[in-house]
Amino acid sequence: MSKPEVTESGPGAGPAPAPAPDAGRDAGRDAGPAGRAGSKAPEAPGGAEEAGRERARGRGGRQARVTIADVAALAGVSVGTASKALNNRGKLRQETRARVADAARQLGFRPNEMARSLLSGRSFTVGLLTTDHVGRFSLPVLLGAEDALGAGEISVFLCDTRGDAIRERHHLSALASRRVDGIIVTGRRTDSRPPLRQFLDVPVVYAMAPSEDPRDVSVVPDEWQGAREGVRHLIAAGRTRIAHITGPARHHSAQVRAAAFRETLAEAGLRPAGGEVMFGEWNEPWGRQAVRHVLHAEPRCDALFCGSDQIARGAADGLREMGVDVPGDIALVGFDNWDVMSTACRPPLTTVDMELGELGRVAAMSLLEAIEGRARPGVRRLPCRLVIRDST
Amino acid sequence: MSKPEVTESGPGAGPAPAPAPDAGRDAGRDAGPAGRAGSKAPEAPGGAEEAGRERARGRGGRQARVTIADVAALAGVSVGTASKALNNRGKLRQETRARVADAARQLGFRPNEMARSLLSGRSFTVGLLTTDHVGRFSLPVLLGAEDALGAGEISVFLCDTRGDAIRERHHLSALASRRVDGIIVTGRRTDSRPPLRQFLDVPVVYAMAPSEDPRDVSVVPDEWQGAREGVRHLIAAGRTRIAHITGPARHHSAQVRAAAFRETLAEAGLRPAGGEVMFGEWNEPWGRQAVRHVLHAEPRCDALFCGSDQIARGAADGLREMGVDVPGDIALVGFDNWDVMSTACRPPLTTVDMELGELGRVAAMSLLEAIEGRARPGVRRLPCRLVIRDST
DNA sequence: GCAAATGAGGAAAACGGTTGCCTTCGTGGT
DNA sequence: ACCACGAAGGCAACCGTTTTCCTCATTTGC
Repeated sequence: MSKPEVTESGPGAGPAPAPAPDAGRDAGRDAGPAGRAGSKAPEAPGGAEEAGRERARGRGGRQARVTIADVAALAGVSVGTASKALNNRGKLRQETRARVADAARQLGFRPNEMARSLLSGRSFTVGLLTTDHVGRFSLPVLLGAEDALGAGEISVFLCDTRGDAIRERHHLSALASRRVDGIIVTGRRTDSRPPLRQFLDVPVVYAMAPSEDPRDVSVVPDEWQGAREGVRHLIAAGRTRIAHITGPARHHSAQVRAAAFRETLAEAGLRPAGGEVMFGEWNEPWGRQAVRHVLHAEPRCDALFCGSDQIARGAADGLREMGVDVPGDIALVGFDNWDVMSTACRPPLTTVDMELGELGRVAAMSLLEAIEGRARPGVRRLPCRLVIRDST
Repeated sequence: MSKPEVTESGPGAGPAPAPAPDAGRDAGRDAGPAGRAGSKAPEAPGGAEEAGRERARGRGGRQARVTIADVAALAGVSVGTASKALNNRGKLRQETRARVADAARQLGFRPNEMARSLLSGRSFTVGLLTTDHVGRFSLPVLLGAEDALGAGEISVFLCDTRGDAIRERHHLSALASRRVDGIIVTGRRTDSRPPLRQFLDVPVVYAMAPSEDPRDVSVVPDEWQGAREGVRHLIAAGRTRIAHITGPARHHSAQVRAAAFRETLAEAGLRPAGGEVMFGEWNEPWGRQAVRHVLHAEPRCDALFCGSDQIARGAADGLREMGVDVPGDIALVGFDNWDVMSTACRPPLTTVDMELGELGRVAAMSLLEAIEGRARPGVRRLPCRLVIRDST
């Protein structure tokens, strides 16, 4: 398991402002600009927040947690009463509530969420399952969901399957055992995926990659609308010979964006420059390569709509090297608003943002609805947003 | 909360191979290359796995979960016996164990993890807390940790604080309520950070960003060794006039790497080309800009050691545009092995990989040790690995 | 033939909370 | 003096599982 050979350094080898015996190395290592040295905090007193905590730690590393019984004892009431006091339930004197609250604060009491889940039947927990692996697209969705759920006092189990079916079963099994209230499934592509069904009987929401079963709840970016906005933006800028360079034809995203591209052009009475959409890869080399083909097939081309920011960046590099000015000669629109590409591009890219964080949030809300029994099945498409920068 | 205006589409608007009434749009939308149509699965029978599940779902969306009592009843034994049978404990006839196992399988029984946690005092759950926000550096660490923990039947709570102290307290409070067995703290930078202490009394392991308190357990990449390997590689290739372009001097990473750079050169009797290390930003424009300064200060410079792949890529672009050949005239080494930069760079970058996934795994292992009371405090440095590509 | 050992399984306590019901007490009305 | 009633808080059941202790019944040993 622990195959790597590691270099160790005990507590003694920590930040030591004085030159250590094996000087060179450690001196260089921790040469921070501002010397935050080892003896910075003079054994900080910790203050009042440590009060009443002494009983909380037993011997042997396993600490005795403080329970409501402890609180009740300290307040001089029964556990039932303590519970009512803490939850503002039942009929209690105000003075009693205060006494219990005091005791709880003094002991640093936090109710055991598992115990109350046992009773309530709800765990206030959901699973975030990402097929493929957590990547550029699924991550913002996960974070958006985590944010929305966290605000509702719901904790989130992270499950990365890495596209492995075994791992997926394993995670689903674990989630079932933990009695999650629901599951959000996400992936890196927008192709629809087979539903989970087989395992659980908890609500499931599919984000990004919709379920093949239309009775499931899915939330996806409206790539069609996004692509449309990008193309319209080019048309509005007066461009008339527009080409489309995009990813592999087998990808749903490439197909949808291409279809939107064609239709939007047709509506304006235009035809794709270079004849047809150019399917290829989602990377920069393809962008660089494709741009040559396009200019060869249609030298008067005045705009490129690219299926991704990586392609667009490759295209921008290719154009620059060919001496073509962006946006002077050719305007450029990308897709994804992946900052690393779109802002590092020269010039910075106008691009379509799928608002994946918002997507995650909406998925989370939908899951909450479903958990409350108010699921509205179907595919919900969230609008994309055009971000205008210097390439158009 | 739900501010975005969304476009909806009910179940009816799902994949429809026949041209829908509002043809244009939907036709384009779901025009997948291979028509996975709506009526693909003929109400798939679901097979035996659904057997005995009928009792599992009550009315009103809240399903009655199957408990060990159900299993016991079906097997004709007491719950205690059922438990023993399922856990291979106690003295039971083989036939009885089999009967119980059968019943469990038939009902699709999975023990309620919360109930057993209540008893065992361990939740088999840990928190993954990321300060700053989940990004390029913290993500691989998180995933590595999740992987290692998942193998040990431990589930992981994802907590993103976004650098917000309020959110951090909130998450820590939630983790405490859920009685996690431990916490892994990670961040995007390698500067040391104040310890959590104040809140919990569970083991904590700091990954990537070490705790300021040397009595804590921290796991970090050995940037010093990594930088050394990168520089040595250049020296071994016969380069003698090597410059170092890196990020802001206030970053620990920049300082450590620069110190390693200087020392490694000195050991070989060399001096930094251009006189001093060039501190700047972690981005491409800085790489492009710095490379001009370097060549101005030291025209005979024959190698660049860059503090990040982004800087290196900027440098590569700058050099190409100046007509300098890489690696012919100048060799280039980056840092991070961030594929998007290092493989898209022209030429592909030789770079230092911090093996963050492994870092996460080791952090997870260390946490497990700590949970078992065998914590070994101090900072543990894991080796980086030099990845050789075409830029050297 | 009887005690002891063993095998198989049941009953109940425990984990940490919540909640419905009950008891006790004090007060006011008649 | 008696009844009713409301306030305050205790008691115990319950959630789902594990584990300890206990009870039978059947062997085994002598």
